[in-house]
Amino acid sequence: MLDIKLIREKTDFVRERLATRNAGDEKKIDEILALDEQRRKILIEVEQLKATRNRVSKEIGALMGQKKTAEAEAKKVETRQIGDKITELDKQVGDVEQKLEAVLLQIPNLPNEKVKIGKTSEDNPEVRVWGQKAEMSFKPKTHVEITEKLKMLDFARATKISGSGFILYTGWGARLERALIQFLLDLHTTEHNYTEVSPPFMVNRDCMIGVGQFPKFADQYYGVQEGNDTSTFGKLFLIPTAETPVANIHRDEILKESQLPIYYCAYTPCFRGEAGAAGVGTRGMIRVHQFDKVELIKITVPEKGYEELEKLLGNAEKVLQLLGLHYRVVQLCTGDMGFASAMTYDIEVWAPGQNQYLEVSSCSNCEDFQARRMAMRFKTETGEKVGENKFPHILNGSGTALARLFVALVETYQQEDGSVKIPPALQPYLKTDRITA
RNA sequence: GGAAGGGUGGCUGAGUGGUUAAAGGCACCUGACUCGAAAUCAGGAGUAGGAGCAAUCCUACCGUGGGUUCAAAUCCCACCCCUUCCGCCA
Repeated sequence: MLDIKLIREKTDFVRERLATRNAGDEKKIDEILALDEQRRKILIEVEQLKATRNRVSKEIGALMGQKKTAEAEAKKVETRQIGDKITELDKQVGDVEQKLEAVLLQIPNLPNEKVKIGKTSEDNPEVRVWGQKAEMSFKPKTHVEITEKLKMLDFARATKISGSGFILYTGWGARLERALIQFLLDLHTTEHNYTEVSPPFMVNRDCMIGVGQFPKFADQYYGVQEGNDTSTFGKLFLIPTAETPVANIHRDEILKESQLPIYYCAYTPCFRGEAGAAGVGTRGMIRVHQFDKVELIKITVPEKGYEELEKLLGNAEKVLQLLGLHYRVVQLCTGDMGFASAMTYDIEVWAPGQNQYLEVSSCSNCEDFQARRMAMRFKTETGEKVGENKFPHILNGSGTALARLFVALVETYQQEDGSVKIPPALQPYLKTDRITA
């Protein structure tokens, strides 16, 4: 959520920044300003009336104490109509506030001024490249071919169980998935100083709103229902990412500045409707309705937000470096960034069988956009204004998504004989150096 | 699902219609005392919104939403959550 005061005071700046997203949101600013003005106008009137009523009520109380009943009754009559007016104006304020909030929740975050202005992923600048495409003396197979031969995945039966877009890991496939999760969590907790959490996989509406998934993208997620009780539908949602529960851990709290920065990492499955998305329904595990991911979340003072983003990105890159997987880092241009983000880096890993890069991580600084939505603040203990409540920066990054990492790993380390070598960093977890039929 | 009890500030805990933003205690901040600290004493300190250049003032907030009243933490209704016991259950 954008700061209404910022919209009020730096209207042109906000309009200009929103326009860089190329989504037309800047057109809603006039409506916001109009509602805001209307709200304040009514507020002034109703608050004056309330002040009067409070004053008179106290006078009545005093008169009653002195047994001056007649005078008290006269004042009662006088204030009775004020009450009716207050009720009416209160309702008006409520209506206007509701409208204002509804529009504000639909407005995306302002891209940071350092982010390149562009329209699509074509415009994303490449930040760096690590390693190189694996050289193979044979034509690389896709992960579908490799894993079916090694009985690591069973696509047909996954479909039987849940339909297309779901994965059934079997044997070494299941063990590899588990090994990767363990490897990632160990890396981030022991080497990168994150606190591991294991959150609920279903969250309420407030969490979805807090991180920016609701209300605008409500059609993208799975809602659940308790048994046959249809009235419970829409109270809980399957998490699309661990970011949803974990970023909301301190929702509605005022943290101490000395508690920051907070680093959390979490493994969870992620559930996505992927309604209308290309690639769902095709074989393989590039785009699916459920995948595993280890997520990194940081809460930090605003001054450190971008420094922490670079470190977070480095933590995610470390995963691919340790696994010896070639990747590149791109920064998303203004037109390609997610709703809540002010700056995003994507990490794309090379998958030889696909002959393309796959996005395995997206690292974003949402600045105070999410903190504002979830009323997460911290009290300053240093600086010019001690004791002031400020919104922290909230960052998130995949460290990393598992399904595509699995694809890249299997396709990169495939051997001509159909087996898959396991990189040294993962061997202690999988307890083998090679998967064979 | 059934029964009982309960949700008040950072924590604890009073308050059952009228100077109550809300006693007391703990924790916290500032000052005094001290070489320093502890103890003691004095004072301060909630969150959000609005008006104002500012000092400051006003409004709302005692789980949430309604209602009664001139006036609600306090009375009434609905809902949510927590605790304990019973039932069911991984």
